[in-house]
Amino acid sequence: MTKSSGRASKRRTKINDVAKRAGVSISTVSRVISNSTHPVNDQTRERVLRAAHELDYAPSALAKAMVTKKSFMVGVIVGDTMDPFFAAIVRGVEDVGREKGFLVIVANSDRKPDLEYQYIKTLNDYQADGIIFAGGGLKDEEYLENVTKTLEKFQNRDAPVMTLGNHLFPSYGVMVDNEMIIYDAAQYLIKLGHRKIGYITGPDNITTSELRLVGYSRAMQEIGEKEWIFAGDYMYDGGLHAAEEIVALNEKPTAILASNDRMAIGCAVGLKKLGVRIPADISLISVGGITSTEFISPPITSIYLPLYDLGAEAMRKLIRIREGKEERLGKTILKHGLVERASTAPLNN
Amino acid sequence: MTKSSGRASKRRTKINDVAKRAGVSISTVSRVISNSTHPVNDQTRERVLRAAHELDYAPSALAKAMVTKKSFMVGVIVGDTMDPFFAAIVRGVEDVGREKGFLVIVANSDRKPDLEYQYIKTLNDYQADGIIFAGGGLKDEEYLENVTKTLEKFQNRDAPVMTLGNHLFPSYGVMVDNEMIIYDAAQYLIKLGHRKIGYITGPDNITTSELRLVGYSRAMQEIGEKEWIFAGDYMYDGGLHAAEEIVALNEKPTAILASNDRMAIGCAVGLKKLGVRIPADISLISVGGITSTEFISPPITSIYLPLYDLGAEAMRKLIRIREGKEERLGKTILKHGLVERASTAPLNN
DNA sequence: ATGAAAGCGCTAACAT
DNA sequence: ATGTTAGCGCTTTCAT
Repeated sequence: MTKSSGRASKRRTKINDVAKRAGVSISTVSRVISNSTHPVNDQTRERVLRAAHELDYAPSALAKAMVTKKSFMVGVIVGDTMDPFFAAIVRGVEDVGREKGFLVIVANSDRKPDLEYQYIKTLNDYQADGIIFAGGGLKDEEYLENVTKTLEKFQNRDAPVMTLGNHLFPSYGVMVDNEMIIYDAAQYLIKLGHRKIGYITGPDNITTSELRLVGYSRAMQEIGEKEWIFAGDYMYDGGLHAAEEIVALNEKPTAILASNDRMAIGCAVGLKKLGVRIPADISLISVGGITSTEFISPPITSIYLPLYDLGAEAMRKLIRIREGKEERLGKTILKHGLVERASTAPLNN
Repeated sequence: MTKSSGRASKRRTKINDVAKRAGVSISTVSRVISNSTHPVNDQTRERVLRAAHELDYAPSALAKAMVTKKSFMVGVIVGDTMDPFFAAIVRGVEDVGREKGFLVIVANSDRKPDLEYQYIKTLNDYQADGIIFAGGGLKDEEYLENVTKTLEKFQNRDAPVMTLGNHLFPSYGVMVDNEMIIYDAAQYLIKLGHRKIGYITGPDNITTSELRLVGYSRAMQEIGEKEWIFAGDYMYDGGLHAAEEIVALNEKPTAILASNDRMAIGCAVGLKKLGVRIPADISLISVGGITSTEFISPPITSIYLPLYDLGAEAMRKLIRIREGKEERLGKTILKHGLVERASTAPLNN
């Protein structure tokens, strides 16, 4: 076997080296390096610190994790980091993670059950101190069975399972009120005088889509108006297709409610391309909170979701739970808001 | 000491449990589980596999990493995951990482030297199998000294240090030709008849900014035109401010070259707000490859950078090097391209 | 206040 | 083909 590369040679400094140099036992070194509460003479402490510094000692986090059973790693499962929606969440997780000394591992699942399951297992193998599921829950049965089983191992290790959406396995949650979000968006359009409101759904394999649809249905029922549904996928193309469908209609909705930002953008681009003026001909409102809705023209009116905070709060809660400071399997609900921009206008006819 | 949470109790299945159940030694279990080349009787293998399955055995990646000295974790240092520029890179890294069995740890540095240094140390503590620096290099002196020292430990562990920009410490690289990128963008404008071309720079603590500026300077020199520089920061606001500066000028450039997408977007929004028509009054070209330049109106002409591929290729190369299949400390250069959209037009006067 | 020694869960020689 | 054993680098009783 050819050695992979010859240049490497210097041995990593380990606790024993420091101990020797400081003329103490490794236990003492361990105590001062890891800030143990165990008493250590100030002089000794000094000597150890100096030796450690001179040898440029960096304790192995792996060895430490192994014995303490705390890896200080957490995994966050997202659909796609390139989706600004998830990017904001990940950033929130990462910021508080770093502050508290946690490493965050990003797992892109593309919403595929088996990929996601694979990742969950791997994170368990690494004894991740917790796992955060961003986005809505998958409904695939086999997935649920497998995942639920693996997540029990997390529980057994006191590694909290956090969800930011409604998942179908036991978990702690930090979330927004998915039904109200859409309901509020619809209400906003209704207050502007719209009644013929189209709705672009999310993909139907995700729990969030269901809940959001309920919000829309409720709003429509209240005004006694029929539902006007366009099947979406939370992607740019879904919005684009909806736009094409809409334009092909004889009787058109006067307002469109897209259940996420990406589809709203796709829809806006599609409508404009097909000669529909926003909001003169059709009003458009989205749900999300990613910045690009702001730069497009017209800037899109949105229900703002606190994405960054969702991630940050999930991470904080995870840590609290892991430290035994919070026992309830409760769901924390974060508030959403409305950002009025130029894509919506009162109905005028 | 109060136990943090009482519910947990089930012990994790370990290799020894499987060995007992299968009636073999732990070495044999190890051999079949880790797919060792060491011969194992098919019958025995079967028994082990069955036992492992029955006990739902999941080997500790931590223990394995410790003894093999391969953690199968890599860190990727980015300015900000929320920046689509970095998001694309991270996705590239992650996709090939997953395929090859690597976990990727995302570190947001916000381009701050001490944050970045902190992360590098931590990644070393975890014995990351490699580290990828996305984005341009920092020039801070103290940072460089510290980082260079820590990165030597990566070398000593045969953990490749990869950079996607021009960094000031030894590393393997996958990058674009920063000078040519800008030069090509300028050439495009020049071919459209523009001569009075403004340039929005990147922040001056980053190596990439320098290189890009050289590309601009060279293009201007070739046509004997004076440089017209607006100080930027690679952020939306930088572009916005540049727009304000430009509008306040008596004699205005006829075209603007923004050294990244975000600033181009900021600039476009700013110019439009101040009544400047793009491209009728001023042409605008950007450098990057993030999708939002496509949705804004007018869609922005850009030099396209292969961001995803930069990440993917860096990860591939990292693995190759780690396996000893590639020794050269060479830089791989990936090609850029031009995407013509609606923000540029021939000069007409 | 310090040290010795027993693990944490695994792999990799080295026997047999 | 299988088993024994010595680590990997640390923390943590349990002595002293």
